[in-house]
Amino acid sequence: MPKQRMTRETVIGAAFALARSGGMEQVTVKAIAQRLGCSVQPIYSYCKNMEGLRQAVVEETKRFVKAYVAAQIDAGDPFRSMGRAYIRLTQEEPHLFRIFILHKREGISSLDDLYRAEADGRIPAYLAEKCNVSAAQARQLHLDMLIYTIGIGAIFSVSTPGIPAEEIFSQQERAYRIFIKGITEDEHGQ
Amino acid sequence: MPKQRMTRETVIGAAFALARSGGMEQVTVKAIAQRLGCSVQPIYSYCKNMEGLRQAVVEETKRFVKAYVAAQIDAGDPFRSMGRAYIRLTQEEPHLFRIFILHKREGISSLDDLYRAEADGRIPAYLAEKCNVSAAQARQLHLDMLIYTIGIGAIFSVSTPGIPAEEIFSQQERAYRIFIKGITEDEHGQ
DNA sequence: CGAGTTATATAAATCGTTTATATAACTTGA
DNA sequence: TCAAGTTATATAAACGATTTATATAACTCG
Repeated sequence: MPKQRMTRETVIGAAFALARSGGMEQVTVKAIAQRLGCSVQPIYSYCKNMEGLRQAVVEETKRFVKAYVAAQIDAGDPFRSMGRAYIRLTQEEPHLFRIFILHKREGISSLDDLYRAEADGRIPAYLAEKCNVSAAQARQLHLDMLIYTIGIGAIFSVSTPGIPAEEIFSQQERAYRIFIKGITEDEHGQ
Repeated sequence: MPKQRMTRETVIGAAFALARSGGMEQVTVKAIAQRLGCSVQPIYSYCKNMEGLRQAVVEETKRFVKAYVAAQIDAGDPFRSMGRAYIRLTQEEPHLFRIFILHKREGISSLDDLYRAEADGRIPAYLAEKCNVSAAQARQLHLDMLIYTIGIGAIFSVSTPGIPAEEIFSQQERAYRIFIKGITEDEHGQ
């Protein structure tokens, strides 16, 4: 056989790069083959079809987002720094962000499932200590912030010419303060 | 000429129906032609190309969402009923909802632009009166609720097998209460 | 070193989009 | 009324992307 030049990683890497720079629409067999300087055959030997490959790009995107956010976590304030990381991601990687927020989430039948699937486990402990709330309240607070951040990120990622990141940050910061206050004072909630 | 059987409305209507039942991926010339029982030619005579047609479907979706939400507005509580309408929409029309939230929004350079583009003008007056807040605070409150609702709707629309609508409603209701409380008590915000 | 295997290329088949040409039915003006 | 022009549609061909079939080249193992 000819020397192996392609691997599953090479192929998915090229597909991911295309999605990153131009969205999932740019992920085509031909574009990948061109980028790799090969025929379409290696692509099909590492994935069943384009749908499978796009699914792999989604998985890669999830990993990317996770790593991107993790790298920006400030141990001193993981709660705020994580929220801000999502907003930065929206600005720096709008295509990946859109892929991320609208990817199919399997096995989610409750907000609790969603929380377990999406949230970083370190946050509730931090919040519980920092804001003097119960573990359950910290989870609730964290979930509210995730929802708000996804909402603002979704809007941000499709708005042109674009809202200044600073304006988004301050809106987010306002919401955080309100959520924190709401949680600590609201005896009826959760 | 043969009798005119197709119109721009017929074509876009068929495209919209396909998007509604299966998402934008289902909107293809062939599928539209098949659904209308005609060749592809009429489709191209009423739209320049598929991108234009898909854009028309997006516009139709925006109108649909607007009408859907408007029809469910309860004059007694427009704020909550609108929020709930979006959640119901997410559940009943997940494909349309996804098209709606990720459609390109042109000419948005601030949250204020966004607010003007998306929000129903009647809400702030209702909120200002009902909750005893200034017009600016009512706007802020409404914007927060829009963001939160888009966030929760985005998640809801891609989760399988799905989160019970009741759980989403109560989460939304909690957030509303917190936002209302936050706005009325927070002298520093806005 | 030859048989079998496998990574890749070439090319053909299929499907979606788009354009070109043909046909059918209407309008208009002589 | 009928020929010319126009237009709504159909047929079909061209193009591009996906997928499958076949061919070739280089490796492993006996």
